Amino acid sequence: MTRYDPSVIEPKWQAAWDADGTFAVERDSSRPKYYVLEMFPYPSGRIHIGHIRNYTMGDVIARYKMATGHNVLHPMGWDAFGMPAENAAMERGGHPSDWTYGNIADMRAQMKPIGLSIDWSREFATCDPEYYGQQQALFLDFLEKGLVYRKAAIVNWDPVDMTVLANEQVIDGKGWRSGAEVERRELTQWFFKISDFAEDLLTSLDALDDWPAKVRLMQENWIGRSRGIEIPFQRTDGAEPITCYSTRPDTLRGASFLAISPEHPVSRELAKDNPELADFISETRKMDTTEAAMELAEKKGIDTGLRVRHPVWPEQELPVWVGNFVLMDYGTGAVFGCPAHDQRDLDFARKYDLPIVSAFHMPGDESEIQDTALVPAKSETVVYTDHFAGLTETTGQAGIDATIDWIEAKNLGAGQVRYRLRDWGLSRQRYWGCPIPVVHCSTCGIVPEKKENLPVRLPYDEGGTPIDFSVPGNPLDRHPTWRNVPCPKCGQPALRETDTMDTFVDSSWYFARFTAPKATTPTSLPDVGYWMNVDQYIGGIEHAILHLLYSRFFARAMYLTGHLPNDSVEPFSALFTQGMVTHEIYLTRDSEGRPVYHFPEEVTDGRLEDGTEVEIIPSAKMSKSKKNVVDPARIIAEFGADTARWFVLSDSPPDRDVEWTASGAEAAFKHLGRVWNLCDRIGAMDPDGREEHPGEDTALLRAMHTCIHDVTMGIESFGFNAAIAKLYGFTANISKSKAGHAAQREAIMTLAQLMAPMTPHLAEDIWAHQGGKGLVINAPWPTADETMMKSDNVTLPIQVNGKRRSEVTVSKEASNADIEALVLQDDAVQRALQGGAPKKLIVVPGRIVNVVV
RNA sequence: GCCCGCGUGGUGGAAUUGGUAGACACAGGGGACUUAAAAUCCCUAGGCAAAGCGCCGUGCCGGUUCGAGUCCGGCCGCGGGCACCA
Repeated sequence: MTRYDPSVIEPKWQAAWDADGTFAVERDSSRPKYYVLEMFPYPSGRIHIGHIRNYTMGDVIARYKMATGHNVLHPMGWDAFGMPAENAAMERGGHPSDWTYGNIADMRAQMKPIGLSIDWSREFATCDPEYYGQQQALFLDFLEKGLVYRKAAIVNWDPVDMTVLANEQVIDGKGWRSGAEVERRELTQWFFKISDFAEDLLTSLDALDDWPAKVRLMQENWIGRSRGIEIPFQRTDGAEPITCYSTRPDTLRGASFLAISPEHPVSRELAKDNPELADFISETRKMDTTEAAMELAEKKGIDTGLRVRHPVWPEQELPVWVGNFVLMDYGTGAVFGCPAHDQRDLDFARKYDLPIVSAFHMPGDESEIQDTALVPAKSETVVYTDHFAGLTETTGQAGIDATIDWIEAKNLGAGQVRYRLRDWGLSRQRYWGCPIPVVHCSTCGIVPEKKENLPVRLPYDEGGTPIDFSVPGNPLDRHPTWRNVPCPKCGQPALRETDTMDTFVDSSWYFARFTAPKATTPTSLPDVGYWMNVDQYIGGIEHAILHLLYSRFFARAMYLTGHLPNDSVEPFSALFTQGMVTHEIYLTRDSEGRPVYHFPEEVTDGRLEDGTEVEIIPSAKMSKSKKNVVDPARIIAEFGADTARWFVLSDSPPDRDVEWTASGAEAAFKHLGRVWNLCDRIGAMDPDGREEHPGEDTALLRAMHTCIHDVTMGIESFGFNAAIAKLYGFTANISKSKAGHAAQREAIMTLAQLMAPMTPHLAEDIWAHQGGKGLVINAPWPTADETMMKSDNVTLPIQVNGKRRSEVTVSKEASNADIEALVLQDDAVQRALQGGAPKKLIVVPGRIVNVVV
């Protein structure tokens, strides 16, 4: 008898898969393809247990699909550009490139022992010039097709460090390093025209059946299609009218003021000779650029003194205010305020003493608006206060549509479909990103770099001395030679664009690049045509909107520029969003009461080594700063990869968070040891044993076919935790079975096959030990024989008035009448009936019986 | 603030998608083996009550239904996203 020792078997089988070339795939039209992809990692330096969970899920799918006869592509790469590398260079010196590639090497080394079914020959990092050069080629093609343009946009500006800040770098309105109050500043920046695709991106969501409904809903709301009205308000001074956009034109009767954005042209014009207004506008510029901050900020405004006429009742004059809550990016940058039917407008009206006019009221309730605006649900019927559009009583959307029709007929305005979705600003004023391949020439203007000059490489040094990242700002701006280049068109001295691309660009097409990572064009059509779409994409819910929407846009743009065949327009056919791995947080307090965090391995039974008791904070997302992290390398060294894999798949459903507990990992290890011992015991059985055990054999094989069925369903539906629970049960069945050697051997080999996607090394070892042919990974997936699964009798629970009182066992062929007769004889039922007849008797065949008394 | 989720024993969770709530596992309790411990194996286990009957129970309040963890309405709490974090 040997002992389960993963440190021996895991390297052995990894070498066997390598020797077999199992995971290196090529196009093969004779087999159905399957492309499984997990969102690629950012190379932070360490593999996180969450990565293991994510990649193990993908690996289960990949290995299962291999077993079911698919040609499976399962690649891995690195989302390698981004701020942390630049921050590291700022703090510790060195170069972002060295930091990044060093991290990639470390992480790859940590990933290999997990035994993932990855085709490592396709690996790349987005910071490889071979990758970002192709991305630059894509950009130029997009530019030529008019899918990219420049416009002014607002950024967070740190006036001390003289640099643009990411939202994350703005803390309470101050720059994270300088502490200076952040300002909003306008810069000319590059944009992708994603808004042109709003309708298509919206309607195509319907076809994404294998995406979680919640993600589709989030995208739908993000795109935010609305039908409203664009309506001009005439100024009393006779100047150009101010046009408002509103999705609630049915409230027009209640309009009592106009609010325009501080960035609205009218605001800017008036500010020129209105110092008070100018002050107000510059004050609003100090606000954070995030929408959340804007929404939470106090709503403030200032009266411009301008007056406009109500479009329907021109004798009514409305004041024009500048409001800090009006977004220039959405609609026209001007809205009419209707305090009676909008809470924000009501708060604003009360604050500045503006009139409150009802446009409608609820039937039978004409009371004045008090503290809460009357905002009826779209399904509710309201009674209009004025019959201006011939409306009296109607419900939400119908009233809106009727109003739009009426306004259009009177030529007062135009119905408009608008989207909340804004164009995607891709410019970043940072070094560690993909350079935007254009040149600014004083004669020719914006000139695309020639494709033969791609990639436009990031400079590593400045004439021999390494680039200095300790100086704030973008090093590309001050680079002596990189920036000054001849114009590709006229050859005169010109300046290279120093903005780099948003890292979301890198991750918006990497899935296509994996299909031909060495191609000399962004994609190779035969490869991308064969492998795309990604059949199963797996990643965090935090990417539900931006990354997934940008990728969907890119697929469309790449199709238009000839880089994807038509059928690849949706990048991800199926999506699964997995949860996080969490851990308790342990802390003690220093003399001033500040928290001091401790790593889990420093804590035993709630105490530190010196006996100090620790405070325990409930499980939260693992983070370095809270020290609630578990190093996967340690787990693998102690228990092996199969245990780590088995554990992260156990217990919690994959789309929910899972808490890492040391005891859970040990339990997983113990179970795998039991399976190992079971295999050993069956191997030692006498194959020629003569005892008779047909009943035992049948029972074991029934359990086996049920398990095949349940595990297959579990894997197909991402119910890995449930599949594992069934495997526990089946293991117990084998262990307790008195069946003969042949049946037991069949059972354990099937168990190995069913476990292979989760614990591939142990499965291979059992397979080999029991004399299985070749590798278990190449063995076809077992199929459940439905006739073997069923027993002859079925036990039905009996409910009385919906509460379980008894049960009855009947033949599976029993008719409802037979069952009813049996049920009425049941003691518990008779007690409940007290001699009477039931009011109703419901028999759900194969399920349940309910007696209503 | 807006959009989207989630909430079940001491703990992680299961429940064939409206049909026996608590599968499976962890921690706990009891036992076997052992000189002893570790390892392993077996039994037990929602709460109250208790000689078998019974009552309560899926965050809270209400509704639909023969039947609700599951569907509907309203709350509370937690998490994700909010366009320059990846």
